[in-house]
Amino acid sequence: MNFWLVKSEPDAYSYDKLEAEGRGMWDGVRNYAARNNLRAMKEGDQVLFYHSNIGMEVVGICQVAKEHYPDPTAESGDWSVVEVIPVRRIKRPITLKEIKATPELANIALIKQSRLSVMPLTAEEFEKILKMSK
DNA sequence: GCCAACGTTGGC
DNA sequence: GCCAACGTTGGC
Repeated sequence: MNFWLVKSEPDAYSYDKLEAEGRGMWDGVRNYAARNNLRAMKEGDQVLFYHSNIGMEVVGICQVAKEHYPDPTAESGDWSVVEVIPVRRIKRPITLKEIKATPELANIALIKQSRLSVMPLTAEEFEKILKMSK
Protein backbone atom coordinates (compact mmCIF):
# COMPACT_ATOMS: atom_id res chain seq x y z
CA MET A 1 0.00 0.00 0.00
CA ASN A 2 1.14 3.53 -0.74
CA PHE A 3 0.51 6.81 0.99
CA TRP A 4 -0.25 10.20 -0.49
CA LEU A 5 -1.19 13.73 0.35
CA VAL A 6 -3.54 15.81 -1.76
CA LYS A 7 -4.23 19.50 -1.47
CA SER A 8 -7.39 21.37 -2.15
CA GLU A 9 -8.58 24.85 -1.43
CA PRO A 10 -11.61 24.24 0.79
CA ASP A 11 -13.47 26.96 -1.13
CA ALA A 12 -13.22 24.78 -4.21
CA TYR A 13 -13.47 21.31 -2.64
CA SER A 14 -13.29 20.58 1.06
CA TYR A 15 -13.16 17.46 3.20
CA ASP A 16 -16.66 18.40 4.37
CA LYS A 17 -17.88 18.15 0.83
CA LEU A 18 -16.21 14.81 0.28
CA GLU A 19 -17.87 13.49 3.45
CA ALA A 20 -21.23 14.88 2.40
CA GLU A 21 -21.01 13.31 -1.03
CA GLY A 22 -19.52 10.06 0.19
CA ARG A 23 -17.27 9.77 -2.84
CA GLY A 24 -15.31 12.25 -4.89
CA MET A 25 -13.65 12.44 -8.26
CA TRP A 26 -10.27 14.12 -8.00
CA ASP A 27 -10.46 16.16 -11.18
CA GLY A 28 -8.88 19.29 -12.52
CA VAL A 29 -5.25 18.33 -12.03
CA ARG A 30 -3.31 20.11 -14.77
CA ASN A 31 0.24 19.56 -13.69
CA TYR A 32 2.31 16.69 -15.05
CA ALA A 33 4.04 15.77 -11.82
CA ALA A 34 0.74 15.72 -9.95
CA ARG A 35 -0.93 13.75 -12.75
CA ASN A 36 1.81 11.14 -12.69
CA ASN A 37 1.29 10.75 -8.96
CA LEU A 38 -2.45 10.27 -9.52
CA ARG A 39 -1.65 7.54 -12.03
CA ALA A 40 0.56 5.76 -9.53
CA MET A 41 -2.27 5.47 -7.00
CA LYS A 42 -3.69 2.03 -6.34
CA GLU A 43 -7.09 1.14 -4.97
CA GLY A 44 -6.94 1.15 -1.18
CA ASP A 45 -4.01 3.58 -0.94
CA GLN A 46 -4.38 5.97 1.98
CA VAL A 47 -4.50 9.68 1.23
CA LEU A 48 -4.22 12.63 3.59
CA PHE A 49 -6.45 15.56 2.70
CA TYR A 50 -4.86 18.98 3.14
CA HIS A 51 -6.66 22.32 2.98
CA SER A 52 -4.51 24.94 1.28
CA ASN A 53 -4.89 28.71 1.69
CA ILE A 54 -7.78 28.48 4.14
CA GLY A 55 -6.86 26.46 7.19
CA MET A 56 -3.54 25.26 5.81
CA GLU A 57 -3.88 21.99 7.66
CA VAL A 58 -4.32 18.27 7.19
CA VAL A 59 -7.92 17.53 8.13
CA GLY A 60 -8.67 13.92 7.26
CA ILE A 61 -7.91 10.66 5.57
CA CYS A 62 -9.43 9.31 2.42
CA GLN A 63 -8.79 6.24 0.36
CA VAL A 64 -8.45 5.51 -3.34
CA ALA A 65 -11.71 3.87 -4.46
CA LYS A 66 -11.08 3.80 -8.19
CA GLU A 67 -7.78 4.00 -10.01
CA HIS A 68 -7.03 6.58 -12.65
CA TYR A 69 -9.00 7.13 -15.83
CA PRO A 70 -9.17 10.07 -18.27
CA ASP A 71 -10.37 13.34 -16.75
CA PRO A 72 -13.85 14.04 -18.17
CA THR A 73 -13.45 17.73 -17.32
CA ALA A 74 -10.38 18.10 -19.55
CA GLU A 75 -11.16 19.79 -22.86
CA SER A 76 -7.83 18.75 -24.30
CA GLY A 77 -4.65 17.10 -23.20
CA ASP A 78 -3.80 13.89 -21.47
CA TRP A 79 -5.13 14.23 -17.91
CA SER A 80 -6.35 11.80 -15.33
CA VAL A 81 -8.59 11.54 -12.30
CA VAL A 82 -8.98 9.05 -9.47
CA GLU A 83 -11.96 8.53 -7.20
CA VAL A 84 -11.65 8.72 -3.44
CA ILE A 85 -13.91 7.94 -0.50
CA PRO A 86 -13.58 9.52 2.95
CA VAL A 87 -12.14 7.32 5.71
CA ARG A 88 -12.27 9.61 8.74
CA ARG A 89 -11.35 13.00 9.99
CA ILE A 90 -8.23 13.09 12.08
CA LYS A 91 -8.81 13.99 15.72
CA ARG A 92 -6.91 17.23 15.54
CA PRO A 93 -5.96 18.99 12.31
CA ILE A 94 -2.22 19.22 11.72
CA THR A 95 -1.19 22.63 10.50
CA LEU A 96 1.48 23.47 7.98
CA LYS A 97 3.26 25.25 10.80
CA GLU A 98 3.46 22.05 12.83
CA ILE A 99 4.59 20.07 9.82
CA LYS A 100 7.37 22.57 9.20
CA ALA A 101 8.39 22.35 12.83
CA THR A 102 8.67 18.55 12.73
CA PRO A 103 12.09 17.25 11.62
CA GLU A 104 10.68 13.89 10.46
CA LEU A 105 8.46 15.74 8.00
CA ALA A 106 11.08 18.08 6.60
CA ASN A 107 11.35 16.22 3.30
CA ILE A 108 7.74 16.11 2.20
CA ALA A 109 6.91 18.00 -0.97
CA LEU A 110 4.36 20.13 0.85
CA ILE A 111 7.29 22.12 2.17
CA LYS A 112 9.84 21.88 -0.62
CA GLN A 113 7.48 22.04 -3.58
CA SER A 114 4.64 24.12 -2.30
CA ARG A 115 2.76 24.15 -5.58
CA LEU A 116 2.52 20.40 -6.11
CA SER A 117 -1.06 19.32 -5.41
CA VAL A 118 -0.64 15.52 -5.33
CA MET A 119 2.42 14.08 -3.63
CA PRO A 120 3.68 10.80 -2.24
CA LEU A 121 4.33 10.25 1.46
CA THR A 122 6.40 7.53 3.05
CA ALA A 123 4.67 5.20 5.50
CA GLU A 124 6.71 6.86 8.26
CA GLU A 125 5.54 10.34 7.30
CA PHE A 126 1.94 9.20 7.11
CA GLU A 127 2.12 7.52 10.53
CA LYS A 128 3.88 10.52 12.04
CA ILE A 129 1.12 12.88 11.02
CA LEU A 130 -1.52 10.51 12.43
CA LYS A 131 0.37 10.23 15.68
CA MET A 132 0.61 13.99 15.98
CA SER A 133 -3.15 14.29 15.57
CA LYS A 134 -3.90 12.24 18.67
C1' DG B 1 -2.63 42.16 -1.15
C1' DC B 2 1.98 40.95 -2.03
C1' DC B 3 5.43 38.18 -3.71
C1' DA B 4 8.34 33.88 -4.21
C1' DA B 5 8.42 29.64 -6.52
C1' DC B 6 7.87 27.40 -10.44
C1' DG B 7 5.61 25.55 -14.60
C1' DT B 8 4.43 26.88 -19.33
C1' DT B 9 4.68 29.45 -23.56
C1' DG B 10 6.74 31.47 -27.39
C1' DG B 11 10.43 34.11 -29.80
C1' DC B 12 14.83 33.54 -31.44
C1' DG C 1 17.07 24.02 -27.48
C1' DC C 2 17.55 28.12 -24.67
C1' DC C 3 15.66 31.50 -21.96
C1' DA C 4 12.77 35.62 -21.02
C1' DA C 5 8.12 36.70 -20.18
C1' DC C 6 4.09 35.50 -18.22
C1' DG C 7 0.48 33.11 -15.43
C1' DT C 8 -0.79 30.49 -11.41
C1' DT C 9 -0.42 28.68 -6.83
C1' DG C 10 -0.17 29.24 -2.22
C1' DG C 11 2.16 31.01 2.02
C1' DC C 12 2.66 35.04 4.59
